[in-house]
Formats: sequence, C-alpha cells, structure tokens
Amino acid sequence: MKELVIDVLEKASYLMELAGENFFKIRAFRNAIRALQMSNAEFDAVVAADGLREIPGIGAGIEEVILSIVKTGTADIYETLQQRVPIGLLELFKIPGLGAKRIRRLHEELDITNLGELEYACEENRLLTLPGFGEKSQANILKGISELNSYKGSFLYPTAYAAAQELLAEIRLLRPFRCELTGALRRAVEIVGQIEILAAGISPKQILSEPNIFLLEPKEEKNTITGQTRGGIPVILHFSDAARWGTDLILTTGNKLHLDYLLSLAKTKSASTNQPYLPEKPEEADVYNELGLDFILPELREGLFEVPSDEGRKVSFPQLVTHADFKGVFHVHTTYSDGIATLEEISQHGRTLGYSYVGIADHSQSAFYANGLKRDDLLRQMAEIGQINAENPDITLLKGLEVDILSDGSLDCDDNLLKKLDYVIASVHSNFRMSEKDMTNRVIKALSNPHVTMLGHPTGRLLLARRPYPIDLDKVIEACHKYQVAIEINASPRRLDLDWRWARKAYEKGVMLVVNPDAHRLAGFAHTQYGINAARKAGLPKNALLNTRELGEFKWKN
DNA sequence: GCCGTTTTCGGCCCGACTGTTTTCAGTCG
Repeated sequence: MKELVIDVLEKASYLMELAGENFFKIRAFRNAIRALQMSNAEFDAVVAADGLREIPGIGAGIEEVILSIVKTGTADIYETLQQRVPIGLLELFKIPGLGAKRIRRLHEELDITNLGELEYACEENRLLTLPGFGEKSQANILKGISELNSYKGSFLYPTAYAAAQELLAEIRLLRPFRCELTGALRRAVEIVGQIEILAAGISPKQILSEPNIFLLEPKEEKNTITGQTRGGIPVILHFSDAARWGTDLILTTGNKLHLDYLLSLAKTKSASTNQPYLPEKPEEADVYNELGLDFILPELREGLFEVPSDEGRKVSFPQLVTHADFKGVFHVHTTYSDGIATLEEISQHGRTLGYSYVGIADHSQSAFYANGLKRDDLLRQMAEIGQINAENPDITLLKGLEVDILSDGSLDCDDNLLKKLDYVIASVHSNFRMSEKDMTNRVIKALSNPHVTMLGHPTGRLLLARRPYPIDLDKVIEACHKYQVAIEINASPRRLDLDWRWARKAYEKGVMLVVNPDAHRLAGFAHTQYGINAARKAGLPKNALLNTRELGEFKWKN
C-alpha cells in the first residue's frame, strides 16, 4: 500500500511541475514522499492509528490525499492533473538534461505528449526550431532516449527477487516435490530480464488451474509455462522430475558460457549426432562430479572465473565470504547529513545485527544537496560518537567521512580535520562529464592523499539509470594498491559499484575490498547482502574483505 | 503544502555546469 501511495504522490508532484504549480507546494509533496520513504514505521499501522500527521512533512492537505489513495487507489488532485497534463510526459523526466520547464515547452510548442513523439520530433530536427534548444540538446535527448530503450525489459535484482519469492511461495503451497529459483536470479546477477523457476512433481496443468497463482497472460509451451508478474516481469516456469532434477537445475541456471564449458567436458551422446550432453542426475553435485569437477556455486557460473584458462586444469575456489563472517560495516549516513537514523539508533541497530563496529560516514560540506557536514558539524558529530561509544562498550561507532573528490582531485575537507578521523571514504559526486584521462587523474590524485582509506563507488554508475563515467579502472586499481586504499563494493542495489567483474581483478592485484551498505536509514543495512552477493560472484574469500576484520585489526596504511 | 512561530503569515537548501546565449535559464547532484 505504501508503494502505491508513494507512486501516486510522485506522479502527482511531477504533473504539478508540468502544470506550473507553486514551487513550494511541489516541494512539500516531495518532502512528504521522502518522509514516507524514510519512515521506519509500519505504514498500514500508522494509517490505522490515524498517525499520518505525526510524520514531519505530512500536514492536513497531504494527509487527505494519502487517505484518499489508501481508500480508492487514487486522489482528486491526481485525477485533475491528468486532465490538464498528458501522463506520457512523465517518461521524459528520465532523459538527462530535461526538466519540467523544458518538457513543458516541448509539449506546448511542439505538441509532444510522450517519449515516442519526442524521438520522432528529434529525428525530424523539429527541436532546432525552438529557442533554447540547439543541435547538442537534440543529440543528447536522442542519446537519452536510446539509453532508456536499452533499459527496457531489465529489472534490478531486488525487484525481481521479491516478485520471484512471492511466486515461489504460491507454487510451494501446492506441495511440489521440489521447487527452486533458477536462471540469472539464482546466479545473483545484478540486472535480470526474467524470473525463472524450476519445479518437479507437479504438472503445468496443475499450476494453470490454480487460481491463487497469479500469472499475466500465461502460456504453456514445450514443458514450460511463460507469463508475467503483476509488475510486468517475464516469468518462465520449467518442469523437471526427481531423476534429472540436478541436470535440469544446472541447465536452467546457466549461464550459457558456463554450460558451454560443462558440455566441453561432457561425453558425446552418440557417434552419429556428435552432440555432447550432460549426464542425467538427481543432484547438481552428481553432475559436476561425473564431469570431474567439484560442485560450483551458482553465483560463480558465469563462464569467467570458474573456467580454467589452461585446458585440463581445475579451478578451485576457497570458501566464499558470507555475512556470518562480517564484524561490521562502513559507510552509513546519519541525520547529520542526508540519513534519517540517529547515531544512537545506528549504534543499537549495529548491535542487533551482531556487529562489533559500524562506520559512520556522512557527506562533506560541498554536498549541499545532501546537507554536507561543515567543520563544526563534523567535530560535533565526533564528540557525540565518543559519548555514545563510552556508553556502549560492546559496539563501536567509527568516526568517518564520505569526502567529495573535487574536480581537481583535491578533497572537500582539510587534512588537519581528516587526520582526526578513524577512516575516510573519498567519492566523486559532481562533474561527471570529464574525459577518461582527466577523471582517472582526478581520482588518483585523491587516492594519493595519505588520509584516504577507501574509494567510494568508483564509477558512479546507477544501474538502469546512469552509465559509469569514463575512468581507467586498471590505473585506479593500481593506484589503490600503491597508496593502500581499499575499494568499496557499494551494496546499494542500484550501484553495486565496484562491479564484481572488476572486484575480482582488484583482489588479484592485492587490493583490499570492502562491502559498504551506503545506508541512509536502518533498513539500508539490509543492502549489505547485495554487496556480499557481488563479492561472492567475484569469488572472494573472507580475508579479501575489510568487513571481516576485528576492530583493531585494520591496518590502513603500511 | 508544511512548518513554526516574531501565533495566522512568511519562508521554504546551494553552487557548478551546460548549452544556449551574448548575459543567463535550466538542470543536476
């Protein structure tokens, strides 16, 4: 319900911008949305207890709107706005460089009402006729549209995973012999195109006739059922049986390169067809054993690190890192900058999670948009951390800072202050459009500062939203090794940056890695698991991650 | 529209960059 409310409020706020409503009214809506997103309280319970007004940012007006959405699924203000502004214009906000004012002009002067019409107008050079729009704007818009199109049909891991778990639970109620998640989700890939599930001891017919299993446009085909979830995520249900469960689980888990590798080790089925095949076995491990391999974890099956470069040699992995190995996490934002949890709450939460330390790292001063910490704020925060630590001997909050790397590679905080901190994360948050060479030099210069202990989200990518900025990661990794700086695997499911493919390279070069939740609220601590998934995909053992060190075992610099 | 008072109306986050201008509006983080 909370998701629906936020969705309607968000759309309404964008429509208000396009309708030219009062700027501060729009901001009030945005603040209310943020307050709802950040609220840890159970939304339905708050509504039931008539407690919406107690959330700061929600007053009488927005309360009424929310209650209407809860009751009817929509609100008058939203319906009225839709009469005034074409809803298709909302997509245009996703194009970099387009905001409300320019979108409004595209609508009023070129009669554009959706993404398709805008693309067509660009192709006909009609944007050039508008004052304020030039060739570069038009080219950038076209580029933005083609990027958006390339994201279609892709879903972030957590979105697909949550929907898949729901579906799995519904199917398991029918008591199949076995039923498991498979495909890219089982391999914990950060972006997936579909949900795949393998079931045994149940027929397609049984599933199709079960009213509680929701599938949009279900189709039965060649021993599979395809369809979509409510959220429009494509689903494939595969069917197997007990005798060849292991084989089918491997075949559906993939990926193709991994299967090609397995097939290259397999026998040919018959001399006449010359087709290799995987042995039919009830368990996955039996198949691998038959091929002369140890069991390979699903996360590693990408046809990359698990495949030996020299034919005939076996690759073996050490025990991969798990959350149980974690002693603590770093990179947590608080109410001092743009987080919503207090230091006290974070300390308590860290203890609940069984951590012995939690690293605080708010934004530095130049991050105005995030209420970055000025010198005095930082000193005040450090004092408060000292106090909380004194009162809670079993968990330690570490004094840190996520300092902005400025355009020239200098840091947004002076060295005298930095040296007072337990650790420092350096991150790029501005001026992304630099040449690869300049960006690489910028970051390496920041790494050379002796107080920097970690490099934050090294490529700035936002999955399905923003491409990484150009940067020579080989050189950056080399510099991290030289200056003894750890590289962050940012566990936000939208970032997962450093990418696991590169994390493997950094590990092989002897660079320390660290999974950072980049939490802005208590619930954000749960993102750590996505970062661990990435670390496991990179084949990292416990000792590759700083998080598995005990407090006092950090050796930042030699 | 929300908030907090100087209690019923005034203030509400800022600076850099881009592409377009020819001095600046719009966007972004």
